[in-house]
Amino acid sequence: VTRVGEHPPRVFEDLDGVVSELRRAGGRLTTTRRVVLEALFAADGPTSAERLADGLDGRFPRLELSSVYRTLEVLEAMGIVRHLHVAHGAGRYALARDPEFEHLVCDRCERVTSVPADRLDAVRAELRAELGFDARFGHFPIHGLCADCAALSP
Amino acid sequence: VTRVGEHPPRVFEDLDGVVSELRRAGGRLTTTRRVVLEALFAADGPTSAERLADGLDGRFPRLELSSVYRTLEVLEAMGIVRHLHVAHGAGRYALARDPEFEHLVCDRCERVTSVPADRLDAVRAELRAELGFDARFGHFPIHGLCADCAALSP
DNA sequence: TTTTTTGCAAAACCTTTGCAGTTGG
DNA sequence: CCAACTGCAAAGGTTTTGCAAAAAA
Repeated sequence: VTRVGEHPPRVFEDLDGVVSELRRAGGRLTTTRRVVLEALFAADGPTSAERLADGLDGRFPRLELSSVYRTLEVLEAMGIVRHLHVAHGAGRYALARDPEFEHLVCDRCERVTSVPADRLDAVRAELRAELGFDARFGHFPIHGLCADCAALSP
Repeated sequence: VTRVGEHPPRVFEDLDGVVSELRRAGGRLTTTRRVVLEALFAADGPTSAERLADGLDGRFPRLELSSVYRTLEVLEAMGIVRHLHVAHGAGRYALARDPEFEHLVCDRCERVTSVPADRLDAVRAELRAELGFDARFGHFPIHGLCADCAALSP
């Protein structure tokens, strides 16, 4: 079981940085791994394994889904990738970046908004003060109505 | 697709209230439905369909899992039941109660803490002020470290 | 009786795993 | 070369669905 927070994310600016870390850990750079990483760098937000296997809708070569999952597992164990849950369906994978980003998921329009983690500091402080709870929004992000949908709806 | 917030929860004090609402909507009170409801009233927190089908570990008669899921679907559509996601595994079902409760999930000890919804009002206000986001914690609850685990760990 | 609901089996969906064969270093 | 990795097929866990039989009203 992968426990949240067990793999402190590191910072990798580009593919080269990731590749050297992969090699340092005794891993090999295969086609699957290279394409998964390129797709993650090219993606516009957290992305499902299936969409990665489809090469981000054809922009990259198609990959075997089970190999994508294995690649993501390896990269997640190295702190290069993380995944989060934006709805009932498949998990979404993203690079662990610096500054860290957290996500807000709109339950109405399904948009996923990224915000630098420190913009939620006051929210975390409030939870800590009110309930002693140390909230982590990285893995199960905050859901609700985005600013646009909140403006429209009660 | 069941969209969050689509089924505004109502208040049902006891089994009788639920049963009359069920009848009012043209539904029938079957053994499966009665036992699911009794188990939900007896449960100590959000409970998986499988645990309900096991009669809360034997305290109630065993039920057919698919019928439990169908029952929960019906009750959720009526606003009597809701479900939330406390981890990677199965969803957890609970009665929609008054006052409404929200949940805090500890990623370390896995404890699920209920709090009256208004204790998170300041948190919602902070999110609204900082990001214009109208957070709903009912379906994807807040995860992190509970007060006890936060005290132990960095 | 009539319509709803169940039980069972099967499928769907997402993810993991076993294993023989391929490949990177 | 040989340990690491992939492809494929199969299985695992959760939830949904089809359909004939059962039961509620």
